[in-house]
Amino acid sequence: MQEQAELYQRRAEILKALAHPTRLWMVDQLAQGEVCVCQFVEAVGVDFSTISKHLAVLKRAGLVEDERRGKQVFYRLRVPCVTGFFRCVDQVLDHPAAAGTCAACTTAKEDCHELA
Amino acid sequence: MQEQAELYQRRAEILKALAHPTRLWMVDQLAQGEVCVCQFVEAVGVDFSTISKHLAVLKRAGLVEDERRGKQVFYRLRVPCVTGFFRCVDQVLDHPAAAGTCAACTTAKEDCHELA
DNA sequence: CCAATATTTGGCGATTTGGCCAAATAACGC
DNA sequence: GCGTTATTTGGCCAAATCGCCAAATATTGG
Repeated sequence: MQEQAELYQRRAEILKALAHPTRLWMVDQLAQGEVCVCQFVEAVGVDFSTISKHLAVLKRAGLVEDERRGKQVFYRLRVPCVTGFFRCVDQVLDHPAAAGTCAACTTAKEDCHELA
Repeated sequence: MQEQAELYQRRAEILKALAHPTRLWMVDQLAQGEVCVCQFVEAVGVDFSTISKHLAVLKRAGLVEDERRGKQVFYRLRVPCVTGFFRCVDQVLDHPAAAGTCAACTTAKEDCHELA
């Protein structure tokens, strides 16, 4: 894993940016088109400075880009595919806790061996 | 957003579980089939107790399930679609920092209005 | 039962995150 | 320039996260 550590580090950085209820909700809103910061502020029950910081996190991760137009700043998604995350995440939520034994698997008799 | 807060909370929980380099790497390994804890331990340069806790996080999020066979415990993905996350995440990484103005957008002249 | 292997759990310090407040910055209209 | 609106930034504190160590638990084989 060591030689790929940086890659997974950067990937994790992106997921970390998404891993917050408010930010996730904002990304969902942005999936339908750009949104002004002030619109977010009105819809969410947190301080506007908090919203701004959340958007900064998304921007820093490369998920969104911003553009100032007049007094307002608009944000939009940089990569549309993030929308697809919801589908899979919800699948995890819906998936029943399937217990059960792997049919093709036998009990290990030897000691642990390395991962390829 | 308030009425959907719980949904986004649970979704974020799942993404948070993925949002760590080591855990992300482990999920990637699990995409190719079940893996024993001891195999992870040998491949990653952290304490085995740390590995165990990372796996517990993934399990708690519903992403993986475990099964003990003899002395060893094997983990496997519960939902295959998480593999698709990598494709999109990497797209975010590769996407150039496209600056530029939204063509169809004009400067706002009114004050901020609410989000639908 | 005892020793060895495999894994989980509890606890501890160090770092990061999240949210609020206050202050700074930006753009606009008068 | 001044006041207003919109947004970002810095500081602060509470809470969560990460990784190590030590100890507990589980399983197997003498």
